[in-house]
Amino acid sequence: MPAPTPAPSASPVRRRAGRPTAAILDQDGITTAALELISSKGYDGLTMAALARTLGVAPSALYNHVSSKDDVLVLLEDHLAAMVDVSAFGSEPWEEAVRKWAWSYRDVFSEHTPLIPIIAVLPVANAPKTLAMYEAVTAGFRDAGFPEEKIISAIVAIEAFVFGAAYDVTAPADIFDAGTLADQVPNFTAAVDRLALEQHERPTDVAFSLGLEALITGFGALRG
Amino acid sequence: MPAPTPAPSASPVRRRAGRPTAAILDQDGITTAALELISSKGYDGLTMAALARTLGVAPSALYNHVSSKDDVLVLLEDHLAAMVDVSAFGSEPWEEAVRKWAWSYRDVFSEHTPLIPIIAVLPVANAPKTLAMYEAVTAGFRDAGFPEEKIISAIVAIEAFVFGAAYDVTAPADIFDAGTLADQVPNFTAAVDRLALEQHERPTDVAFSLGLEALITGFGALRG
DNA sequence: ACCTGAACACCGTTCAAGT
DNA sequence: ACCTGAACACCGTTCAAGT
Repeated sequence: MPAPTPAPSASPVRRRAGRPTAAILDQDGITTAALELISSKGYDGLTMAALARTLGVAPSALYNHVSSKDDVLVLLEDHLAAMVDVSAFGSEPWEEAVRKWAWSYRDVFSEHTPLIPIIAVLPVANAPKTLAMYEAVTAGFRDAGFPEEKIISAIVAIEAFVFGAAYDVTAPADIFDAGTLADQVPNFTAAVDRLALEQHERPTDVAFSLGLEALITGFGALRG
Repeated sequence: MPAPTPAPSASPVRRRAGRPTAAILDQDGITTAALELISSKGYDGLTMAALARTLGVAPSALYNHVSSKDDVLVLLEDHLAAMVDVSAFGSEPWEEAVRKWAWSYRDVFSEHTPLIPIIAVLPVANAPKTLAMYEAVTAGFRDAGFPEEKIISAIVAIEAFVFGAAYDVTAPADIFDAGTLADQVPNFTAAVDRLALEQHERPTDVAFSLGLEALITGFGALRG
């Protein structure tokens, strides 16, 4: 497929072919373009070259605004963190607030699992919106009577569960089909069959709910 | 650094420079060579070219034994699954068996986090040793009186927590240092400070223990 | 059946040269 | 200050040719 024909007059100041969203060559514009690219071509399509093409510049131009592709991923992660719903902290009971936060967090990142290795080890100082999410959640835990020295540990544990569950959402439906090996693993096969039989919701949602409710109950007991 | 000088006579049948482990060009040999490479150079050093060099063959020769690099990662994952300790199921109380399994699982994969995106969505039919692990765990849950239709969901939930926690192990020590933004997130900063003050164990281990015990308690209540 | 060597279609990143 | 164009040092993978 040939490259799209350039706009009639390609001024060096204003670029792009005149489509809905305005794209400016700064960190916000790069983030917007990256999200656009991911939603149309997936993370495999997110290359520095494709990003530059979306923005109408040469690949090397990107390096005036980000220092690496990893830097782009950090911008994306922080953008997504701002979309996680923490609004129930302070307005609803702690249990319900944690529930909404965790489901929202999982749903946002299940569409962006390639960012999980990034966020899981990213210093919060590099991600202000992520930090703002932590602040809201921490305040919610404290106001609910949580002992201060356990708050971070509890958040880290819930986050670990959320990240793992985000991957699980993307698993194929037949992930537990043992195929020709089925008769060698009778207990497993029987349990998988029973799950399929008695389940109405998505298996990944049932597992997430089961684990999350256990964490909420267990952690809730720590409150003063 | 120059490439290592080739062995005196490079026969097409026997290769390698005469080091401890014997490397044969089949799936087991590829797995062994990959593990060797990872432990010396990390996952960045695990390239098809480096793997071939370790085995003394041309990169293209690898494709007679695996169909892709992802295939190599699957072999690695399955090899590691066999190292996870499930021996306590059947010999110790359910709680203790789950505890040992989960800690072992986390410890094994915390050194191999690049495999987590693979295992999380890998059909079990392609990973016999992973399947064997599931069989042992499922049998342990069933024998402990777990309702059969909830066993897979519980295992999936614990696994999600384990995978997320494996990433957390690799996080830098200063991940929660808000730096110049600290005064904008007072609750978070206070909680981080309190954690650092009152904590003796590794923070990642405290969080893992806290979450795991909540899951064990919560799931234990489901048993008949 | 399995290996080699060359080639292909990409990557992310750098940097001198321009404006 | 910021962009272009060319180049670099890689990737994983394919495939005709050999044995």
